[in-house]
Amino acid sequence: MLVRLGYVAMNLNLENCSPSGTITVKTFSKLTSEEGKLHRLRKITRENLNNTLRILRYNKAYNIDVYRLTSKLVPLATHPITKEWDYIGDFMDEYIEIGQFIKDNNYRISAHPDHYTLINSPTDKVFEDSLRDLDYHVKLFEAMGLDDYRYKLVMHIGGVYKNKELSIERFYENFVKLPDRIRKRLILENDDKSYTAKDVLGICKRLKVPMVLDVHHHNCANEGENLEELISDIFDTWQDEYFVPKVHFSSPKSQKEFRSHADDIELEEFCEFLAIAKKLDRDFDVMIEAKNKDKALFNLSNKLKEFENIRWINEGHFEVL
DNA sequence: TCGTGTCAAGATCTT
DNA sequence: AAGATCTTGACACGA
Repeated sequence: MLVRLGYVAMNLNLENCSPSGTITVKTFSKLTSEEGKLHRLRKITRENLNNTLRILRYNKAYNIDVYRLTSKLVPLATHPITKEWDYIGDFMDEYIEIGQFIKDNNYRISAHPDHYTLINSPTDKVFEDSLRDLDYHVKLFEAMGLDDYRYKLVMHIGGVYKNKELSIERFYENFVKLPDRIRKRLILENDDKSYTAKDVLGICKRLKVPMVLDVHHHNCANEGENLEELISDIFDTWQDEYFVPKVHFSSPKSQKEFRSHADDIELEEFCEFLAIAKKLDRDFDVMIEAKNKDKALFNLSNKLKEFENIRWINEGHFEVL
C-alpha cells in the first residue's frame, strides 16, 4: 500500500515565499490612478505566481507530489472592483510555465475554494458569487493547461439552512445546473459541523463524484458510524479516476479546541488511520492540513521512518507493509 | 520595526 | 433584528 503525502499552499521552509499576497479593498480603493491600481494587482500576482513555482520546485527536490494551490493566487480576482482586469491574459506565460512543470512531474495538484463558496445557498446572489469563485479557480487551471480529469477542486456541501434534507436537494439541483467545465472539476468533502462523511458519501454516490475523506472532520461530526464501515465505499467513489483516493488529515489543536488544526500531526492517530486503510490495502494520498504545513509533513514523515512495517521511500512516499 | 486590529466573502449562534 | 463568532494568513496602521 503506497501512500503519498502532500501539504497546503504555504511553505515554511522557504523565506519570503508567500503565494497568497493580497491587498485590501480599502487600500485598493484609495489608489487614485487606474494605472497604479493595475500595477499593484499585477505586482502582487507576479510575486504569487513566482512563489508558487518556487514552492513546486522545492517540492520536486523533496519528492512531494501532492500539493494544494492557494485560492489567493490572484488578489481580489472575484471582487467586482477588479472586473475590468484580465488576470488570465496578463500572466499567460506564467500560468503555462507552472502548468507545464506540474504536468512534466505528474504532480497531483488541487485547489479548495473557501467556505464562502456555497452552491446550495437559497440566496441567488450567494449562488452567483459562488459560481464566480468556482469559475475563477477553473480559469486558473485552464490557463495552466491542467485537464479536468486529473486536476480537481475540493468543495464542501454548504449550509444546512435549518433543513438538511431540503438543502441537500438544493445541492443536487444547483450542482447539475453548473456549467460542464466547472462541474467536472468538483469533488466533495465532509465538513466538521454539518455534512458528515456518511452524508457526503451518499451525495457522491448519487452524483458519481469522488469523495475526499477528511478524517479529522469525521471525528468532529458523525452520528456514531465508524470509518471502518465507510472507508471502502468512500474509496470506491474513486474507481474510475486517474488518481488514487485522497484523504485529508489533521490533528485537533486540543481537547477544548477540538475542531481547530494543531501545529503537527499526532503520530498515533495517523498510524491508527493507516491500520484502518491497510485492511483495504489500496494506495492513497494524504493531504496534511497542519499549521506547520511542509514542516509538519517532514516531522511526520521522519517519525514514520522508525516503523518496521513501513518502508520509507522518501519524504513524500512510503509503503505500508 | 513591531504588535495588533482588521480584512471580500456567509452561516450560525447568541443576545 | 442586530451583533458576535467561526477561521485564517496577511495586510495596514499606529505606537
